[in-house]
Amino acid sequence: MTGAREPAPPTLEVNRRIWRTVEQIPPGKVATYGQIADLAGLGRGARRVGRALRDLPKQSSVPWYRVIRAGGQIAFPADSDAFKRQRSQLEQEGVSLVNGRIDLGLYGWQRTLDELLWKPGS
DNA sequence: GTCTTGACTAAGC
DNA sequence: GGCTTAGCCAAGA
Repeated sequence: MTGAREPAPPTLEVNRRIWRTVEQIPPGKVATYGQIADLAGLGRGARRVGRALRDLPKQSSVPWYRVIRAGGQIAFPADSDAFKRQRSQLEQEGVSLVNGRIDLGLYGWQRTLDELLWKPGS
C-alpha cells in the first residue's frame, strides 16, 4: 500500500481546534493543558496545547488565561509579566490563587465524570 | 538530517 | 510538600 493511511491533520487545523476548545471553558473556571488536549482529541498532547496557545494570534479572543498546568499552577514563571497578567484575569473572573495555585476541585472545569455523578442536591 | 528546546504530565525520591 | 527523571511530540536552529 502506498501509505494510504490517515492524512495527519495540519497543525493549523489542530491549533484551531484547540483554540475552539479553550473558548468553551466557562467563565470562572479553569482547565488543564491535558484536559484541553483530551477534549481536542489530541490525547496526551498537552504540549501541543501549549504550542497552540503560543501561536495564538494577539487579536484572538481566546481565554488562554483559563488554561493552566496540572495541579492548578500557571505555566509561567511567577516573576513573569505573563504570569501576573494571567493571574489578574483569573481573579477578575472570580478565580482565586492560593499559594500561587488554583484549587481545581473548586474552579476546575469538569474534573472527571465521577465528580459529575457525585453532584449532590440533584 | 540531527540535535535542542519547550505555555506538559506522571511517577519517583 | 517540592524537586528530579523519564516520556512525548512538534517546531526551530
